[in-house]
Amino acid sequence: MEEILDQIADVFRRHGYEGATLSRLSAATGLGRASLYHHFPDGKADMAQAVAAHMSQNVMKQIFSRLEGEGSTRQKLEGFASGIIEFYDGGAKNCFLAAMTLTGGNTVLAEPMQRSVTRWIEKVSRILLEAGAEEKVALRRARMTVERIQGALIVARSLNDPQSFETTVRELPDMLLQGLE
Amino acid sequence: MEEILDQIADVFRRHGYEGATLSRLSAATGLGRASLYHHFPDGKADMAQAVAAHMSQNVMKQIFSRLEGEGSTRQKLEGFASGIIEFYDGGAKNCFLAAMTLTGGNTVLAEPMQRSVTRWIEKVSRILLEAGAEEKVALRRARMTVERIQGALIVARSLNDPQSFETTVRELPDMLLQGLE
DNA sequence: GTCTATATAGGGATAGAC
DNA sequence: GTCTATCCCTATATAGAC
Repeated sequence: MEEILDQIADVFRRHGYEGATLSRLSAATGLGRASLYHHFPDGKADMAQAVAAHMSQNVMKQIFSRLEGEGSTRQKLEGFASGIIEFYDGGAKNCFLAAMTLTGGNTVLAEPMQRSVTRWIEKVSRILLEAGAEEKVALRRARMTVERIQGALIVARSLNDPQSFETTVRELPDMLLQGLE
Repeated sequence: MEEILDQIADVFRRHGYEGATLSRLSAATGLGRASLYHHFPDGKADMAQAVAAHMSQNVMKQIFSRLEGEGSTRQKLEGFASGIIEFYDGGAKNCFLAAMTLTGGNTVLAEPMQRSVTRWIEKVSRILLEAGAEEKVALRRARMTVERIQGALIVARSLNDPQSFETTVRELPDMLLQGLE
């Protein structure tokens, strides 16, 4: 089931909501169209929601977990950056929620999207507060972090240069810690 | 024809390439499906290309033009920010090319997209060079500008808060001129 | 230059056998 | 839990009248 969700997620990320046809989803999972309806009775909308929940868990495990535990703030942020690069496969994979924004899955996914962005900003700003940043600064830098990650994915795809995504993400710890250590 | 292209562009920006059905395009323009084929013999792919060229001109007129002529670098950059906010309707409208990236118009639009991003980076870095920035700094800040604009559009849409887009764009001149005046 | 009508393919979704 | 077969709808695209 984990594997099916990953395969479905890939299709959504590559083609957007409208472009994720049952044929493509069927091909990606190796399941017949009808079998997909066994797992997801409400069809595509169902799959999109399941994938959103699945991705949210993965982000927690692979990215946010790096901000907790031992180590200096800088070490945590560098782990955070590594987690992001892994998660987006070095810039080769799109953000699922960003892909949904631009293709009409909006209605069903509006809440998950909002909560996801809010959580990113909270997590990043919290660690900056702990490092001694003022609240305004922490919030501004956290928002900037999310913007740059999303933007860097688009730029990397436009330039057909995934490396530029990695470059941007590796810059984040320095930007976030400016004047704090 | 200008008007038709604007109407078509809106559909692509709202629904992405796959979501821009001929029915929607027909409704948006007031033209019958068949009439659209009169103007764009190759159908959707044709429209997407025409819109890309049209948008490129608009960006030139409404945004990049602000970086030329009289005034201090700061004044130019503030005009630039205003142009961006107008162009994206205060964060309410998506970027056409970003919408295409995530929905399969890729093949046809790969080159326009690449040229567009490259031009943004060139234009912004050039004005920083003129203001005395080192080349590395200018390029990094220019890339960051494009990333933040793209990212801010996604964040604004996710949070259902167009205002946050405007806030980010208004921050750009300060960020770009840091240490240069 | 716009329309009606239509051809053909593929979309999402369900029934029922195994 | 997966399949084949099928339904209905919408999509893209074209022909030809006006």
